[in-house]
Amino acid sequence: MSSTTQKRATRKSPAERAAEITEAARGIALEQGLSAITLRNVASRVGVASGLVAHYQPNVDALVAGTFTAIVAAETEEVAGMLAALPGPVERLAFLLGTLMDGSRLDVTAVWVEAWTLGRRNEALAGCVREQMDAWQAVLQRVVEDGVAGGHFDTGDLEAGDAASLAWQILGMIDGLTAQSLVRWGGVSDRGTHLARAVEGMVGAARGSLQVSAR
Amino acid sequence: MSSTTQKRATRKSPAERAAEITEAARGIALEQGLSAITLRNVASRVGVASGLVAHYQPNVDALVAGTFTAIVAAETEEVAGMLAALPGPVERLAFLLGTLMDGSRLDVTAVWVEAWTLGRRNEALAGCVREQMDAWQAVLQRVVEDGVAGGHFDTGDLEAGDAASLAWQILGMIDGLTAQSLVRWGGVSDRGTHLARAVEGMVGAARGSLQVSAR
DNA sequence: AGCATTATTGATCGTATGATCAACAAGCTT
DNA sequence: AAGCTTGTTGATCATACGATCAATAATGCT
Repeated sequence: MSSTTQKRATRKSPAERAAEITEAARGIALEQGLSAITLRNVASRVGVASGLVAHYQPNVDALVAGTFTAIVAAETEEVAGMLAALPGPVERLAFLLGTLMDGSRLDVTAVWVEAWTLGRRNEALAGCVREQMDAWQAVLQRVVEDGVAGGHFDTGDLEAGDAASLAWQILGMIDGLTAQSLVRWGGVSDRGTHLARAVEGMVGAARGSLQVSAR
Repeated sequence: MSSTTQKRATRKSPAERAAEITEAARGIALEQGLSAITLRNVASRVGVASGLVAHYQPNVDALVAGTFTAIVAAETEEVAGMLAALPGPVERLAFLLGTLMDGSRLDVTAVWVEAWTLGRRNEALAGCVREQMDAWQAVLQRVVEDGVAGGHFDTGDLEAGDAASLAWQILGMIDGLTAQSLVRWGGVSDRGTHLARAVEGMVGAARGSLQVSAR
């Protein structure tokens, strides 16, 4: 009938088509969640038959796992890049807390939380989740170690190697608070203030040093 | 054939049957997750036709929401009860941190995390989640307020009413750390130690006062 | 004992999912 | 231009889900 009705999708190179598919899956995950990634859903977003999506992916579980990694790894790298531009560990930690808590990445947070649950029934995804958690932890650990080495942080009587443990702890706190904001918006004033104070206590930084400056 | 083959389930009173169904749903949620609650799954666990489950519940979403509330409310009440038996706010806060982090309630934690995601597509569940979060927060807020009033905690320059905010914050931290332990077991040593130190920093308690004593 | 009530069944409908594969056609090579 | 490679289709299968409801049988009441 109308010219807009396209019977058959234009033939594209495998690389290009594969990119379209992973990009569509990414969009769906961010907008509707990882569990909304289905063969038909992705296919219709690309404008293609469902069979084609299956053709480019071994199975749906793999597509979900890959999409999770793509989304989360991009965020980690982006933040890590911004950290590198900052002068010292104190600024980096303060920036980290401020950025992750500002609510501008709720969609990514939702993906994280859903992945925790889905990993129970998707082994490939579970592995990716652990990988990405490790990546985040590594970034944080580096900052903590630098701070201790430079004398900005004081972990007191804690042994060496506790930087790893501390990094996990801080990461968990951030995760919990961002996940909370997924469900509960109001109620908490001064999110950043409290978290900063808590972390200051943990790493032995000067009170107020991790405070996010109002910009 | 065999005497074990029961054609028809023994007829029971509505109250009794309803209890069986909610109990079955509870077991499924704890063992396999909230999303494993289906009419057929619950029915087979009770040993009954799927239609009967539907007969006792308006719809599956409601059963899921109700099951979430039952599981989580029971935990809150149990912990609140134990808190009441403790002498003061410092002991209560220390106990709270210690108990929630000891890994003995991972199944309940999994239910929490899944509910955060499922609430996106189940409005009734979303409401229950908010309710139960409020209940937890109220318990924590009470402890914090008592501690401030008794001079055990010192929130410094923070205004009154920040006890609410502090309670939310501590709750979020606990949630995140327990959720983390759902996926990642190793890696963190001294979970309790770090958390205790963080919270001590937040509420202005004496260092070590919230430390969980090795029992 | 007979009857009315109601707990219980299980088949059925509509929908959605992942996976598979023979058939088709677009584009490249010869 | 002919032929071959391969990207693409869409129908199909097996499975699972929530929901519905007429039929059935057990219980309690008269």
